Amino acid sequence: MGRGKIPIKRIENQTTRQVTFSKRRAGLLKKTHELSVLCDAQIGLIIFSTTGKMCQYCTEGYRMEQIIERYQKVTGTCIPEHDNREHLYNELAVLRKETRRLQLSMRRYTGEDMSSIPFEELDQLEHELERSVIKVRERKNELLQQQLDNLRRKERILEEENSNMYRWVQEHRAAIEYQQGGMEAKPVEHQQVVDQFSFVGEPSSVLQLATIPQQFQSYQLQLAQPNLQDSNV
Amino acid sequence: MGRGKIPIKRIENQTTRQVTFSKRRAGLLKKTHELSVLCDAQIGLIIFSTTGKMCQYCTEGYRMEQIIERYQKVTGTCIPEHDNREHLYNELAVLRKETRRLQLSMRRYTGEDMSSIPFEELDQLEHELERSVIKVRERKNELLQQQLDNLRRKERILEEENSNMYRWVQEHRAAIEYQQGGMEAKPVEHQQVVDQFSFVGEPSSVLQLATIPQQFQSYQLQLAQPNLQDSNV
DNA sequence: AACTATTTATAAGA
DNA sequence: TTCTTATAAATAGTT
Repeated sequence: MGRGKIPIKRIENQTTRQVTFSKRRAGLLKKTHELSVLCDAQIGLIIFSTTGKMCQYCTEGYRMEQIIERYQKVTGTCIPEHDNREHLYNELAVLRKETRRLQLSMRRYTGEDMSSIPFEELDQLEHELERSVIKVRERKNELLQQQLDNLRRKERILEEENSNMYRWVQEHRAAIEYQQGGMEAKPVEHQQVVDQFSFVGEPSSVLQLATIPQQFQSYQLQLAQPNLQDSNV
Repeated sequence: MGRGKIPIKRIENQTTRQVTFSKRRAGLLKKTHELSVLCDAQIGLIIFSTTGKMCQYCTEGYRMEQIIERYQKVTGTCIPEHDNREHLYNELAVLRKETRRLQLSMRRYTGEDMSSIPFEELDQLEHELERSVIKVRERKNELLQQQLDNLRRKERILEEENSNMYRWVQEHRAAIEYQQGGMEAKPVEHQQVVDQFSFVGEPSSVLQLATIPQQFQSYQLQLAQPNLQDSNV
């Protein structure tokens, strides 16, 4: 439209290009506005000229941000929502504060840098730590007690098994002696039976431990069963 | 342009409106594209129809996000910069993790919920807490020692003052007796001088405390000077 | 910027 | 929706 038809490709003459830009930009804005009004459409238009100048159209009653937001919601790309960002910053600040607080608490508890803590607080801290130590000790004792109970149970069971086997061996002595040929005739001793049935390994050491009094504090006891909580003997 | 002129206001007939929308939308897109190409402009166009359907134009070689980003950079509103956001989220995640870790550590140190801690760790924890208690006690003793030193210094100073005053009173006995008329003639005793010059209040109680042995553990001592660190006598 | 010959867009009708 | 077409609008080149 005009004195002649022009191909739709970049206009090389800079002056012509700039003039055309002005004219067509006005036309585009007008047409955009008309479409928006006539057809009740929500339109956002952003134009950057080659020189970097920006101009925009936005359907009346709306702001470009809203349209961009809606666009991003529809296309699913990076919802920038100003509120969201603010919320993020808030959360960051809160977390930073909390982390700082916890770090200080931990430093107190591990006894680092007490130069700024007044005496009363040190005193309180000492009590807190003592209470914690007591709690930890109680829990340790609880676990030890559980372990002892388990071991006692194991002991009883093994002793019973031993007795049974001893009786059985006594009863079948003749047959065994016959099978093994040169074996001695005197009665088989209790511990020997256990050895014979290869009960020496872990179970026997467990039996040893199980007889140790409750006050026993060696943590070796722990090695067999790291956390007795879950183990059922 | 068309068979007749229409006023630029919302088309009430829905069918007509939709038809016009389709036609004009196509026209707008075409004109937008032409402007973009002819004049080398960077253009973003977003259209939402009344029915909610979206359509867009974006200068070839660019993505709508870039244009929106440029728009927001120019207008100064909420720079969404994808990288920045990602960085924020990262920081949040790291902080959350750190906070969680610290919370758990604190819980351990305060002896809460030890049901999931295996025996070995409890044992280690006990030692850690004991070490902490020792550190705190050391610091307390340090403060107490400082306090004692200060009090001893104060004591020396006060005793010296007392002696001086005592000497002075002895020297000026005659004049004082003359001034006070019916006062007794016998030499004034040390403590009485102190009383007379009203040195009874805090200083004397300080003196009392200052003579208490180092092993003294009562925190009453503390009440006079909560944090000796900063106090210079 | 204004003018204007032409091209283009599109309203109404089919 | 799409096609047609009369007519309004846009605009290229000129002043």
